[in-house]
Amino acid sequence: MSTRRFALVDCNNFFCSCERVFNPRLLKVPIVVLSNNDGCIISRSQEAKNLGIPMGAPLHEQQEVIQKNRVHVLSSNYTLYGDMSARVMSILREEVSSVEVYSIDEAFLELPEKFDEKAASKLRAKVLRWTGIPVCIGMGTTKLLAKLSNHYAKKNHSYGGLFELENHPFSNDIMASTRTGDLWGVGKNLERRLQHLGMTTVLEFKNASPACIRKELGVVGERLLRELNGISCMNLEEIPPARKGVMASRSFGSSVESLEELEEALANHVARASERIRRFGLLASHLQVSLQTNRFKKEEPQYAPTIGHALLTPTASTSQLMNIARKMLHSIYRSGYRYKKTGIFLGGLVSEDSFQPSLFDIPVTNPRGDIDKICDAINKKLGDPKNPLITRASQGTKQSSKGWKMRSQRRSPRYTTDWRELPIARI
DNA sequence: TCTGGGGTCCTAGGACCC
DNA sequence: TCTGGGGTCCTAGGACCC
Repeated sequence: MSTRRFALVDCNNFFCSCERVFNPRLLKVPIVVLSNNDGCIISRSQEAKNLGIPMGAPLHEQQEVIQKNRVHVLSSNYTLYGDMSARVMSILREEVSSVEVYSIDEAFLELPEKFDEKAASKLRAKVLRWTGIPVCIGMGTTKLLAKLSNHYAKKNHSYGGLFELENHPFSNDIMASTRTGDLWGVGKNLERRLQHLGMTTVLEFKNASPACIRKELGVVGERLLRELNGISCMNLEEIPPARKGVMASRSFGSSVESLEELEEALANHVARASERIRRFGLLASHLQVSLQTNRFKKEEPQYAPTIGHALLTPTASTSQLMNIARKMLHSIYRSGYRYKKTGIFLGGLVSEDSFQPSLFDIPVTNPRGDIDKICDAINKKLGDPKNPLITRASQGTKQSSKGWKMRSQRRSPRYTTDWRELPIARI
């Protein structure tokens, strides 16, 4: 049997690259893209990285370097990024039959035998030419090694965006100069525990005894070790496994104290979450409502309750879920706190075609279910995902909203998904 | 003033059963 | 005085990811 080979294709600075495709003024200058609520920096162009702006940093901590270097700051535009991602993925599928979409900007491929460096280089060029998005490709006999190779392809520009660690004559030297924390699946905690065992570099970890790692770090550690040694333990997941739960939450633009405003914000989250499960043909059998004060404001009293509720009969009805969620919110709400966030989690998801009805259910068709489906269809056709045309009164109106709506002050147009925001070419 | 959101997997521990 | 052991299922919380 021939050895399997994987590739990890990763879009470079994905959100920034998407912005640049439609706005050439952003080329060759430092740019950053912000998280929801314009809070943290979640994507940086190479020029911004070179300025030392760290990933995940709060925007307000970087104001000085941003102003001094005239860094362009953009709010996130997930509608655009989602569409660009779909374009990249469809090109990958044209070239390779086994594709696992791992995240919005990454995909694992299982490579055919004849797929060499030349083929990888061609693939890169095609994605760039057809979408405007630059990608790096890492290859290896396991997913972990492909991911690690990708890490080097991104860091070392002389590799030309391609790398295969196992083929490299100095692979041991390279691994000896890489911290274990750079490995996929090794976070702060595992890195510290490895350090306690006397291993700081990837090479030291690679040469560790499987029995020792199993004992000290459990199955998670052993799997990493084996993958690092070329024993494939992770398969390609071409068909995404069924979703376990759906969450919808947002920080508020500013603090909120009144129950009415919290209700309005939560109603919007319930609307989004229930629309999502309907889209997947799922019903929820339990839900969780959470509330949170601003954990960064140590001087303010903190309160962060979560409450769960099981449903006798699973549902995806927006109004039904809104009603229950509102009662749950009432039961955990306490006045006198300044709240920063509320959210809903829909769990115990089952398919609408095959769920276990309650013993005590009266089998009636739910007329509201039809209303939801009609609203979904209208919103899909005429609204945009962030701003649906039809909403419930409990979700408030543009005028009624006060503090809870999130900030998004520097969003670029939805170039590819909204007729009204198409780019305009002038001759 | 300002500090994201949405997931998965694993483990430990309690409840419960025989 | 003496008070089992092994299994499953569920949940909460931690760790990690992008």
